[in-house]
Amino acid sequence: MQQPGRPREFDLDETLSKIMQLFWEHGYEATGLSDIMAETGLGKASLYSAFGSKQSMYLKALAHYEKLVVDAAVSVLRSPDLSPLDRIDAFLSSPIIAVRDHKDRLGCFLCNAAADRASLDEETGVLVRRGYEKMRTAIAKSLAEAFPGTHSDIIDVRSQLVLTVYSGLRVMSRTGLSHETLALAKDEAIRAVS
Amino acid sequence: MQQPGRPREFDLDETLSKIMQLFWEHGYEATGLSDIMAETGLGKASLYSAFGSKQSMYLKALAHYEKLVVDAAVSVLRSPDLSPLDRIDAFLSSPIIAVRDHKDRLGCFLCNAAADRASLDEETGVLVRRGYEKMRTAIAKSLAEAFPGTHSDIIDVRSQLVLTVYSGLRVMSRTGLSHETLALAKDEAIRAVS
DNA sequence: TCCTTTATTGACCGATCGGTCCTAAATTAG
DNA sequence: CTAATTTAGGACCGATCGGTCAATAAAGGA
Repeated sequence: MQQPGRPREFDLDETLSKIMQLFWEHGYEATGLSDIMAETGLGKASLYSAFGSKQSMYLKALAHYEKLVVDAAVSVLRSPDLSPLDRIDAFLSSPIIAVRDHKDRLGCFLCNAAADRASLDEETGVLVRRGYEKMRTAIAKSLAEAFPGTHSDIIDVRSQLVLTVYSGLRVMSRTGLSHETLALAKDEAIRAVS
Repeated sequence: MQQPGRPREFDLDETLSKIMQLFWEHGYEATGLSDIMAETGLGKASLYSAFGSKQSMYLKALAHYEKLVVDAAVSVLRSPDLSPLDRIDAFLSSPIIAVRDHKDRLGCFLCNAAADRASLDEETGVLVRRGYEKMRTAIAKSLAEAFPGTHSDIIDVRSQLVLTVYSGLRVMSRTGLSHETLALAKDEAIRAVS
């Protein structure tokens, strides 16, 4: 079942991934349409007809991040093969492994967006908060499973702490801290909630 | 003893504070010369003759932040009136108090710079790392005093964790989290290093 | 007083910004 | 086939960007 008219010659999701990468690495203002055109190989009008505006590209890229990265983190936190605490360890380790293996110091797109856009654009703020809340809920479930019987208020506070440490690790990774140092801080954090 | 020539009609430090505020709140790219002119009330050429370039204004603003905010945080961590742990509590509380009292959700300029510029500009990275290291060293001293006899490796790791939590709290404050939630996470972090 | 030095002002610069529009090409429905 | 619809490519738009320059003003030293 195809619409009438000339078919689109590029893949929307693939293109969105490239746009996401650019905004993630360089932020909103520092990423120009020219960069997006160069990276995707598409013309300006194609991008605008597909995504609407730069602002809309950014929001769609952020939503794409939520689907790809946040949901992946959440599924790590639900991995049935690991103990609850190991799941949290794996969750906190992912940004560190990214640094170690790929010299990937992008940080967290949500954190970057919070620093970059959340004070200027309310829609961005909504997406950022939703992404964070997704992760926090998943952390809380793991903690509740790890320490059955613990009061849910305590679980909420500890999950917030884990999320805060996650954000902090992501930020620190952008400053050039070594993955060994990050890993030590992470281990200490795990010990803290145990 | 004054230089020959027409005297400058504005105060350099005062102006730098205003510039710092703008970059801190909106980031590098989103802050235009026009914003800076409007905020300071100065002409473009005056700004350029005083600071050199936008890039240089940003770096000087970051250095100014280090002098004003980082050094203030460090002196809180050395306050003789508080116990070592209370000093760390006060250090972690300052961004939360800012949220509570002034609805100040600027976050940490160093964190923002890391998310914003550190991957693009090496000089920014150097300043960011120096600022963080200043704070970490001060944290480590308080911890060493709070827990005498503890191996210095442990102190280093814990101070890194405290710094990571600080960064995380600053980021979370920009997402709009309530100061109560932030304070609970902070208390839990304090408990963690105790 | 006049010369030198520096600061201020506002006009001005080319480049780039995000965004639009028009034409040609590619597809489906009839 | 034609008509309708949608995309692709690129010229084009006004606005704004960071940055410079020349003219003027204000100070000190001689």
